[in-house]
Amino acid sequence: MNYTRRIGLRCYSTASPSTSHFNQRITSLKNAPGPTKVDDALQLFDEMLLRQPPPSIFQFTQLISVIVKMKQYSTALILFKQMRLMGIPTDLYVMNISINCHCQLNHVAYGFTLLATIFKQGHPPSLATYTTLIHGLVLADRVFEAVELFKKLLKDKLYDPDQVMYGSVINGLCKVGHTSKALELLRYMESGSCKPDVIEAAKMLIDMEEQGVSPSVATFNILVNSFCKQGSVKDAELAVQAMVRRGLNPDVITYNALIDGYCLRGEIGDAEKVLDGMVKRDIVPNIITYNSLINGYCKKKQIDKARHLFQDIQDKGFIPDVVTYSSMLQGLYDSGNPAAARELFNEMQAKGQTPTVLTYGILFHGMCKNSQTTDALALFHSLGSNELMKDIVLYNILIDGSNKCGKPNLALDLFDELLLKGLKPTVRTYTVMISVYCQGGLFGKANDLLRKMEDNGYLPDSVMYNVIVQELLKKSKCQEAENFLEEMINRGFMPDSTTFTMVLHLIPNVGKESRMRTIIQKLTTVERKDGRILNLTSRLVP
DNA sequence: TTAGGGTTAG
Repeated sequence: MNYTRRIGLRCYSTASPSTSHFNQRITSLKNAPGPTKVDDALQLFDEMLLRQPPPSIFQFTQLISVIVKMKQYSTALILFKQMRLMGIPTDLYVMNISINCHCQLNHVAYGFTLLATIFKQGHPPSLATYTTLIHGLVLADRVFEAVELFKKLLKDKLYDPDQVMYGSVINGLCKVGHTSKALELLRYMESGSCKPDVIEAAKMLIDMEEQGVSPSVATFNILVNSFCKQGSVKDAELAVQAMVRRGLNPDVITYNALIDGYCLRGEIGDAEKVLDGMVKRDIVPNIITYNSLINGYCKKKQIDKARHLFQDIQDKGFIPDVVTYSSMLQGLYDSGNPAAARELFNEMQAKGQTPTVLTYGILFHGMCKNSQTTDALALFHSLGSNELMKDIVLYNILIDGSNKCGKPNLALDLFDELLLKGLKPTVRTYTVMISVYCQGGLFGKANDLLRKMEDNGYLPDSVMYNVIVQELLKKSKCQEAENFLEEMINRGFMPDSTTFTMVLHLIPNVGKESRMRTIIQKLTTVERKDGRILNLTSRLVP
């Protein structure tokens, strides 16, 4: 009996020829760069599935992880299903990876269904299960629920959150702009979450020794990125200093965040300095680093510098991706070179980079701005049944372009077309259409559309109000303009500088009654802390 | 080291 068991164990733990064969192929797949990677993985999966006895669940999971890393989430889920159908058992790893795939596909609900399955099978979920779900909720813009789930886990004290879970929650808080709450959580995390309720002398010593969970580079990167996105690169630099003080080394993602932050502010010189700094510290820039810089140059109208860098990185062996090309396209159109842009667009396709909706958005916008609206429309319609034809943003761009080039009828046609396709107009769509109607003097139609929009559950935003007021003022419809102006202010929107200037010109000299003046005065009058009333436009409005 | 968090373009 003992002997048999020992033999059995031995057979099991020694790798069979086929096992090591699969191990080798999985390892080489992991490091393979090639475009056939997914196909090769699928081929290997089929072979493994047919092998008798089947390879271990460990090998299957390893292989499917390769697919997941390539963001082929639906494929990964299909493979798991095939495994189940072939009777290969499922474990918590498989469940967690599946939950992650559902979350990445924006199906958090399925993720929670799998959580229920884990419970039903009688196994406790792991910390990773919950982290995945929290991250899924954040991805689905359900940050409030993510935070609630996190709080519940803290309260139940079944798990001690780790770096990764804290990171996910901090990421969620940053995403909705609650950077200060995120910082608070970071400090809480460092202080150590579990405070003792009862003190003894010995335990107190242990507690004093006890550290909280230390934030990792990834956690700091979330904060660095968040500060950069909201424009405060100085705070981001402080966060970097804080991470260095804790002995963490900024990585390429940290530097990329800073570079992008400076580029967004148009401070290219500082971005270049960061690049120099990272190279000096032996951190190798990647395509994302260069994309930010190219985008920065384009935004600053330094198209020559952008072109130079574009060429330079290719000489270094980098392959421009769809983001690189899109930025370059934008730069070329903005610098009034539609011919070069079009050439580059053809080049990117020839080199196997597939344009995305964003690329087409840049392309169509650029074409419209360079008096090629008809060409843009032709290209758009040549996309045929492509999914991109169903993107409302592209319609918004093309409708706006048609209107601006003096072809309101094309704009109307496009609007009908998108409704026929069952696409849902956005506030932006309505805004453009309302300005089409207003410019044509069709204020009744504009009003109808506005009402229809509100019936559909959308409220006008600041842009829409400004457009309406400006159009009304252009057509000397002062009474209506005043109504809308009052409404927008009551809803907490401010007139933009164009609207403001137009309104100021219409205010009569002192002495004459003016509703417009009353509105503007109310808007620009603030009560100071000492109770004094201050009018911000006292020099402009008599 | 078979699972979970961080980077780029309208």
